[in-house]
Amino acid sequence: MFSSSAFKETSQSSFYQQQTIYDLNTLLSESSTATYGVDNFDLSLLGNDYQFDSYQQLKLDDALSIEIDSNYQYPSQLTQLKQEDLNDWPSSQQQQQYYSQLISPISPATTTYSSPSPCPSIEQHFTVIKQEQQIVLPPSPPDSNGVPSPQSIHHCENFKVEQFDESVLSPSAGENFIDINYLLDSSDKKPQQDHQVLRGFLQDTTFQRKHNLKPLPLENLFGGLTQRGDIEPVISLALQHAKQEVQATCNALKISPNPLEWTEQQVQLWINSTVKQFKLEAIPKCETIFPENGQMLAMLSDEDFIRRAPQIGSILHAQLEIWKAAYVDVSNNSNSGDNNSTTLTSSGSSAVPTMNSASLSQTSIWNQMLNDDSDMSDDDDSDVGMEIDLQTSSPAAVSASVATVDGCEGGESSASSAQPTTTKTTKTPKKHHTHLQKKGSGAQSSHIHLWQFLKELLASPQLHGTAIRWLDRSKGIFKIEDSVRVARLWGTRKNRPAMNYDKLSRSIRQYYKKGIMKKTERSQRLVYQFCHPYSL
DNA sequence: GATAAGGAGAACG
DNA sequence: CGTTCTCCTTATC
Repeated sequence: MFSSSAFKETSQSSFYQQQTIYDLNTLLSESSTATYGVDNFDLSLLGNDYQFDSYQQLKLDDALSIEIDSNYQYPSQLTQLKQEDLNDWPSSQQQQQYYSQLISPISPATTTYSSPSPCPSIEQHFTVIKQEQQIVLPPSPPDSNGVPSPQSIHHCENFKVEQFDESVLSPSAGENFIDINYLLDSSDKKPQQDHQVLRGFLQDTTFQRKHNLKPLPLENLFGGLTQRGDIEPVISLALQHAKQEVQATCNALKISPNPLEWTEQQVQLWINSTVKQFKLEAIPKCETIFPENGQMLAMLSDEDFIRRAPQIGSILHAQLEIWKAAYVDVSNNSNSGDNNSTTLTSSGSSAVPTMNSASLSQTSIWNQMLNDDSDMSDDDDSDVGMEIDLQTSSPAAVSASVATVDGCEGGESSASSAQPTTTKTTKTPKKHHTHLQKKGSGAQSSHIHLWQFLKELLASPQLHGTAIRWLDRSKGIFKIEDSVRVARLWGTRKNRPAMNYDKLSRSIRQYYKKGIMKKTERSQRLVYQFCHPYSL
């Protein structure tokens, strides 16, 4: 169950832990003998128009007369609600402001979360981006002690009880606990027409059509949710969420859904958008911190992101991973001709592992954001001062962005890499816990020699052909066409913002003595030559 | 003015 | 300690 503090942080981060979805109709109508002895069970209603959260969404009269199948064991939390808890339940009008599509047997991965999740595998695997514009928060302050509890709904202030039937209170409990057994007994006696409103909620399956969902049996979620096949539907849904958000952002920014196709300017737009979306701390001089185009950006490791932007680098990287995964999934779906594979019961596509990786990254984001609560203030001005200089990249650089992966020597990679990110993602082991990362495992090490870096650029003529190119490959002669850009790339790689061509060329000249490079026969400006072994 | 060349010392890992 | 960064002067295009 979301505590109030969790709500608040959810708002700031604009996404929340994936909630497992199932059809509450199944819960209430199915004559199952299964017993779900789950504490922390989060009872929420799924509804298209009735979007509440947790217990709060149950109108009191409905909640207390809800048909409770005795085959289901409701959480102890629900059985221990006090009368004053109920007084804090929201009115139906306010309830409808709350957004909750999902039912969760788990708590969000907040720092305040202390209870063990009944389904750890869910907690590990399910995250999803939440579109923040859809969130309307209850006016509740954070939990004082930060520990989620049934009493956390105390903080949902200004809510009034519409109706309250004192008869449902336990006749034996001195503290006015709700006696769930009493409810169970009485529910058996109550005719169904007493619950028409609730039944209307539950029988409303428009949300299923809206989200193209199919009911997922509870059995898949409790007690056995440890296998890949069990979680694929939810991952698929998460991927669908991600793709929807990606598409929305693409439309807003007018950028390609494929990060590999972004120009330098579009990278800046995307970073700016992501910073604002997640209310992150803006990156000063972002264009110098991330001067790459989309393809180069995609090649940066998590470590690279963190080094360049210690506060938000990991978040940006993980978000980029999600974009890549979403694009790969779209590609896969279009290739396979299956454009309708996002139902809950559909089998996972080949993108599932990739998305899972991205989801796990998102989990680390979540944890990081919650841990870095000092950076997650309520201050909406956090993005003030974010300035994007779109003039730092040359037009030639824009035209140089080609969506291929090219990290190998020679660089004349064909356009056969239809899904470059797939290769990339599988090549680089994804690190799920950013705080535990070791250095040196990134795809691009900053411990690189200049001559190696230059050869790296030379190996990507599609990418950097306008900045540096071979004049005579066999002799190792190359020319720097855009000294500013090459220097900027070098400075970025070495985390030397003050790097310029003057310094870079000085370093190149040091190679003369070392026999790594030599002066060309006819001295030409910006033309250098590798010595033999180094040009290979 | 931009670049090349190179000396010298500092910084860094 | 090796490599690179940084600053500098002088020369060349």
